[in-house]
Amino acid sequence: MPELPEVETIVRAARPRLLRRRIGAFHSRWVRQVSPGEREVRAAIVGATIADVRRRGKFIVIELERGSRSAGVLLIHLRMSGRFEWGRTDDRPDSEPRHVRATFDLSGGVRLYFCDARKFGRLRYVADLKTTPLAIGPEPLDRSFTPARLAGILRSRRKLLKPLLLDQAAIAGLGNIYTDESLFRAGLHPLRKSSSLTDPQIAALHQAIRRTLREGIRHSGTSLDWAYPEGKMQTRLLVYGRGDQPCRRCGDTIVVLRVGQRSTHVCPTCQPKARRRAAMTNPGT
DNA sequence: TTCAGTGTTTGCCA
DNA sequence: CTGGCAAACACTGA
Ligand SMILES: [Zn+2]
Repeated sequence: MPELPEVETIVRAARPRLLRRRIGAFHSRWVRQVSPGEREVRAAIVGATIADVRRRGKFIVIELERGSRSAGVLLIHLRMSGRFEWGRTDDRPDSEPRHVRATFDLSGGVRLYFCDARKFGRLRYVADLKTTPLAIGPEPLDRSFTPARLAGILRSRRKLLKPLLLDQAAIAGLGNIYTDESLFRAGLHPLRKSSSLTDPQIAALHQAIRRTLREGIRHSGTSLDWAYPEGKMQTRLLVYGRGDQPCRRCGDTIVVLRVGQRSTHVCPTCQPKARRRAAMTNPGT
């Protein structure tokens, strides 16, 4: 479910509720998803204080400390259906939300529920991110993510455009929705070879990625169902989920392809696969 | 009732 | 290296 804008929205909401709170208890019967294991995680985090809550790619990063010394990091990945729910430490068991996979009891009587219907989510404790770095690419909204940086990424690999943009090791945070939306806004076909783009096309893609992600954040992400209810971006999507509907730019019919097992939404006119003879006026927003 | 499809990632194979 | 495919799992809608 959640991509960069949704995770960013979740982090912004969670941060003020978590910051400076002490972890009093941790429970999870979620064996496959908790690393290194419930007992180990509990021993590592109970008694620690939450010093920071931030996002890196699609990861939620919770920095812990004891006293003023770092006490490691909790990494949470929501995958397809993970979400946060909030309650109180005296909640009755029958009032808990559905699909609870882990609970954190915090000072002030606050309880954080990690819920995840499909159980793809991951919760990992690492003592030090420096020795256990996240193997993911640059943040697309960072200042350092320049068109030249994107050009380096696109040209250093020989992959199709969409699979490359989805590759978290190349760029962190794009998922199926925002990749399709970015490619449409850049006027680029998802099956183009990443190394075939011209400089102007790379510039258009760079701008499209950043504008699309920022727009997603501004509208609190995309909500398609119960898995992520708080977004408003779904009404502004130009191609994702709009198969057989008219393109909002040119009126042609949006088609749905299958690329790397993912549904892929394309306007055949705005995103020509082959180079067009007629010059296209930059279709980017 | 059955089954394809879902916003993610990893691992295996050719 | 690259792409394709299966799988991890629960739920929804046709
Ligand atoms: Zn179009």
